[in-house]
Amino acid sequence: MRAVAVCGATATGKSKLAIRIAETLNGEIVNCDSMQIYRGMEIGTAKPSPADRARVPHHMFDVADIVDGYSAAEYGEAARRVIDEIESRGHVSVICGGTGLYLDAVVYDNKYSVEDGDATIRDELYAYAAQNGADALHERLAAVDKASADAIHKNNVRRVARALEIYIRTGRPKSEWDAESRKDGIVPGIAVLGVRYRDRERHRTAIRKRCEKMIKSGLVDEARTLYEAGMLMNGSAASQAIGYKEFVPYLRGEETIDEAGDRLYYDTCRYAKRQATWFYKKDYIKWLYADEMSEDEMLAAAVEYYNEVVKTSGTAH
RNA sequence: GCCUCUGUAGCUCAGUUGGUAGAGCAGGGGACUGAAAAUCCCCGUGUCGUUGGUUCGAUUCCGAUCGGAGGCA
Repeated sequence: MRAVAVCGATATGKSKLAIRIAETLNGEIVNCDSMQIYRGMEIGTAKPSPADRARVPHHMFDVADIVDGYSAAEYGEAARRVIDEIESRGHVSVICGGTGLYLDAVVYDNKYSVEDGDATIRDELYAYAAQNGADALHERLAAVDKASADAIHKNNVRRVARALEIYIRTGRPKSEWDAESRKDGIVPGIAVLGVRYRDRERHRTAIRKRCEKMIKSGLVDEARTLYEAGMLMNGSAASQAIGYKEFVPYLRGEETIDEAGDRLYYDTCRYAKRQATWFYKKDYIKWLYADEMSEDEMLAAAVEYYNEVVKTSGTAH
């Protein structure tokens, strides 16, 4: 594989950097954001503008319908296919986005990702938990996969059910699959860069600006459209996305626009923290600091790192 | 000017029939392999407005005082 990835928390300037990297390396952008995958969520997910898309080719945006949903495994497969195509053109993939799980789906060779998810099994497991309690479901997992049961908190029904589903589907515990998927490290030839702020307050300021900009750009109208289509309370991707659900009380007339805007800001800050926690411990990331480096410096560092990775991985042409 | 209510965690508020206090939100930390912008776990000392009094002991009762809200003039 020949690719560079730009990850990190929201509002760190990933997208801007990724486009410049693509321009200098003859690259094409591959989205790695779980919400920009969907059609119909534009402003709230900060999708690249038509002007940005005109600068370099963009892939993996608008590939799914909100009501259909999407998964990390589907993403991993589709993204790898796109990356292969880009490579066959002699171009470099510039993967960009803040969804850590999706990045892992590309960067690692996840062994059981090829298994189809089974909605029937999953529904049965949720029903079981609803009837007998989360503890009972957790005990079922412990009986077949002690390692996973120990690693997953019993209240996290979603995870417990998924681990059980894997065992039921494949006859092998998730913990074994996991170990196998990661034992070789990340695939060679991919330079993963992370953008972050050293100063938390400056990151917050950037988040605040991002929120204000979205609202000015018509986020509330977009939220209203989704709300009126019933998309914000049906459990769909849109009802999970930050940037829409925050406006539901406002759209119902129960809150002022300022209160909704504040919650958008708070939710975004907390999301950024979760992303940070995920990415910071990854050992495959080379970090760039948005508050200590200029855009030109970050670009230069990124290109240098990419060249280094290509050389040492033996994937140069 | 008089009367009533109110002053407790960054915010909104509980509470202690007198033994120095707790929720939600905000905030902090963490987990994460097919919903991931999701899901889940852990973290609460704050002159209980100030000042006197009663009491072994007051944030809790009483007085005064300062701030806020409302009512009557």
